[in-house]
Amino acid sequence: MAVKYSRQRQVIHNFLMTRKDHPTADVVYQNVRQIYPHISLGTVYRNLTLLADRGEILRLHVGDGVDHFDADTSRHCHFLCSCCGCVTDLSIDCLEDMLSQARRNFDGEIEGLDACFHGICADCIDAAAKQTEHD
Amino acid sequence: MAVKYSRQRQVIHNFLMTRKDHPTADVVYQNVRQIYPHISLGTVYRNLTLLADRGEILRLHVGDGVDHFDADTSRHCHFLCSCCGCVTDLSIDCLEDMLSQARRNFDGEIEGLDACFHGICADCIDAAAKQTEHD
DNA sequence: AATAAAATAGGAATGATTCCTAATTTCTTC
DNA sequence: GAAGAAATTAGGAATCATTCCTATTTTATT
Repeated sequence: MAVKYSRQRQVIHNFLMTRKDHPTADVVYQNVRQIYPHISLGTVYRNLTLLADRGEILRLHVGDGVDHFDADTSRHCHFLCSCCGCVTDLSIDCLEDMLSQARRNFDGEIEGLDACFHGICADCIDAAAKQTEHD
Repeated sequence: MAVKYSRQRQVIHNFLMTRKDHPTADVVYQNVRQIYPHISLGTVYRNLTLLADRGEILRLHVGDGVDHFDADTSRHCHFLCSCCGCVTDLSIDCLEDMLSQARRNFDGEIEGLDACFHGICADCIDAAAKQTEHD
């Protein structure tokens, strides 16, 4: 099935490129709707899936039950805050080492790695410290 | 809320310990039902969640849209076959290095890492080779 | 044995995502 | 630049994993 241009897909991709917080499909929908009021949630999902299948964006599974999307397709890790739920980038030098080590240890073909750290983000730690001050 | 013993929870945990393939809640349910016919799917979910919250098992998010469960709580990685959907263990030496590197690079508290490789498992590669032979 | 707290079965509810269809848009060809 | 084929859309229905609800049953304590 050949891919044809669509204005909606363009707007979705453009929006995603402006964001570094790895929004969910629904967040993309709510934002794109400001520019393109008649767009439907189904269209957002279909295009995010299409872009991800073509490798133009990443679909992230960070373990919070909702898929997140990332316009940066370079190999990198993510971090999920178990307190506020934010998702951020996290760069690691030894990612390629990890892949080559996995390839040595594993009897099959390894294409990639989804790595998501979890813990508490700096903002939530600060907020907790401020809260304690007031007790 | 204090935890009280339940036969159902025991059976669920025991079953999970016999398996190395990281079954889903539904697979646990189908199997435990053979031993314990009146158990409900809700009970299976509730107990898997309770055991995971208490750190007695792991809830894995491998990115196939369904949660998997693992009785082995030691730090290790997983592999998801994009062909057959199987989930297997994959051991990596540099996992702890990766965590300490992440801690150095990141301004927050890192508790852990969910790392899931993806690609094609050995069985699927063999099956594809056999298929090609017959063409 | 009596009581309180926790757990269960079974089914309803939720919520993210995909699927469906008639109408519209894109793209190619004359 | 009109006609036709193929892809896309809006909008809503359907799906499916998971959680929630409630009356009843188990567990554990005194």
